[in-house]
Amino acid sequence: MDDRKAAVLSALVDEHIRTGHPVSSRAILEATKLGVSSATIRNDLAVLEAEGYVSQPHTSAGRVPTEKGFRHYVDNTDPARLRAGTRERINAFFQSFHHELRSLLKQTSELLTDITAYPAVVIGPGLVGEEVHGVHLVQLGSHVLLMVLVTEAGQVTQELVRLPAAIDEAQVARLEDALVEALVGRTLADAKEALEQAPREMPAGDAGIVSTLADAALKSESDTRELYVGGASALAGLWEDISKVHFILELLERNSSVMQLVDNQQEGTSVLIGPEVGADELDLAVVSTSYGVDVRSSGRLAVLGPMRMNYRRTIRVVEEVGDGLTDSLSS
Amino acid sequence: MDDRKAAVLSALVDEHIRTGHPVSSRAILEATKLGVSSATIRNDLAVLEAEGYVSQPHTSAGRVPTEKGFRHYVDNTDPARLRAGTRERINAFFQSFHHELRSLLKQTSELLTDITAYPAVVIGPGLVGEEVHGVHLVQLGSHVLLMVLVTEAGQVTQELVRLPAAIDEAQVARLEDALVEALVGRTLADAKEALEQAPREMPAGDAGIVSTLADAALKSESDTRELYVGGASALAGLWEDISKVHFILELLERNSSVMQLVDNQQEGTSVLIGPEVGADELDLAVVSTSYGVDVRSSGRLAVLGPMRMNYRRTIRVVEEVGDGLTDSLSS
DNA sequence: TCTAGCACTCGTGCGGTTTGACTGCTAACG
DNA sequence: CGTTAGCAGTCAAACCGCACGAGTGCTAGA
Repeated sequence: MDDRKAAVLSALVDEHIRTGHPVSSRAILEATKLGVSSATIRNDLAVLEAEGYVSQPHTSAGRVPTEKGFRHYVDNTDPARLRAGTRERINAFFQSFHHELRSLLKQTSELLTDITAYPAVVIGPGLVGEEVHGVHLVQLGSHVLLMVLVTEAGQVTQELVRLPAAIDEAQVARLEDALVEALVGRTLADAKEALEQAPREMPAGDAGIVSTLADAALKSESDTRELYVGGASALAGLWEDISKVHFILELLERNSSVMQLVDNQQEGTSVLIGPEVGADELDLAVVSTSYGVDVRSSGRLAVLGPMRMNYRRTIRVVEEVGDGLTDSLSS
Repeated sequence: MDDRKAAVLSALVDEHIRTGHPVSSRAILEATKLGVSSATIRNDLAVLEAEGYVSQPHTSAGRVPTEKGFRHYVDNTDPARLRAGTRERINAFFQSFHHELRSLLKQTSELLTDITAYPAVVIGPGLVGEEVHGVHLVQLGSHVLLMVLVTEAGQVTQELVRLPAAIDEAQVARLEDALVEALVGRTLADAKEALEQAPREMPAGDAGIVSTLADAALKSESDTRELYVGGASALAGLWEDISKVHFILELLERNSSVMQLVDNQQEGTSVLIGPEVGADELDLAVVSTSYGVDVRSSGRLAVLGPMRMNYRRTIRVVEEVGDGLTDSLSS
């Protein structure tokens, strides 16, 4: 693609993002400093249209970028620089002390949505790869135990476990010792095996219970992959069409869909546009990036908006926040 | 108000709830078995209008209930009986075992929204009144402690606490003993005093830390008053006007507003209609009820919808679910 | 007190017209 | 050969006026 056409396309996308309307050749003329007339731009546009980068909603309208046009734009443009105040704000947020992972993630999603004005999603880091730091068993009733797991990084999960038979204090203590023995210092993934070995050396009555507890421990993994959604209300300002708003709200409520959308991306930042997000014809784009110290315990954060979202700024914000979160978790 | 007028009003509200449109005298004629003509009904309507129960959007339209009309309706009509399948579903939900308070409440909000087709909110029960069952301190770094509180009812909260000075294992053990001594068997409310006494009898270094921990313990109270919102997507189906949807979504995101709205109601079931919910002119109604064993640890659950929501059914569902949740928590 | 009938009101939907924002094309130009 | 000025053509959106009909209020009579 020759230089001028690239400039025309870029200006067209910028303009379309700004106004939301089809962009006329004259608008491009005024937005760029190309020393050519609108007729020349029209010729270029005709070519760009033939190549599939732009399209016309109807004969006497301006041009609108196609998905391919947006793609070219995001692949060939640099993320914006943030205003000092915005950077400041992100840093301040991560420098302040957070009392709990859960609320840190929730607040991060709110920060993202605040700064970008788009709805934001944060996926919890999970804890398969985390080393277990402590295990506690608390007896709540004759048949009910509470198991609390604390990981090296300070994440805490709890599981209620209902037992088939009554249990006494001594047995609880014994079980706790067995769990500590099997889990502490190991990752949850390794622990699974360790727990399968353990029962051999203990009274028959305990064996069944330990395996129940093991299952519960693994189940708790999935709990920390929770989803934190911020700024759903922003949706209503972004799409006029109420049925679109409805659809996307539903999407956000189904954890599984979002997981699939955001979680299956490669490490680092990715931008999905239109059809790429799965649901066809949905005027939706997703900017996401990964955070976390290493692959073992990392999650993703994402922002979603209409195809005409402000990519340059959004990408930068998402990356900046992702870095902040990573630092905050590894300190 | 005479019998026939009451019947006319009731039929009008039913019909309006069903269709969403202004209701004509003829529609009322057909919906009721009153042996009178539409002209008579028109006369009654004129009176009801003068008394402020109904109003006309414009001269040649039918009547629409006013807020006062709805009020009279909900105050004078019995909640619907639920279909056996629906009752079944609620019971089944609460009979199945739930692993964690948090997810129980989240799922309850989803159950409510599923059955009513309106967005639902559940406010966590708090734990001021709960007796503390166990306290655990876990050292995560030289300056960071994790405190885990377990209540009698099996609720678990955790708080990260950053200390001004480094701390060693022996000290952690000592502190844990002090906390166990001060808290176990007491309610959090009582514990506050106990913790203020405690420092006197311990090394100077520990005293400051204990008071830091005490603050953290009380802070965790507010965490369990968390909000669980289900079915926000249903909003988009209920109001045509996108700006209304926007407004209500924002309302749901601000915990404080909803708390204020729902939490300050008297014990038992309450219905707020239109202006009563605070934000004027907002075509909004809220049906809420309290759940929980006693005042000590009780929360509320609520459903919100347009003023023309199906009150009879919704009230019954909300109460039924509230009872289920109460049972589930007290077992 | 109720009812039948009729005149009146007013929102809604529909066809036709105008407007103006764009484009594509053509012919001329460097 | 790329660029440009000018002009004809197209089409959505806004506007207008009109007819329709749903629904009321009122009046006169049972």
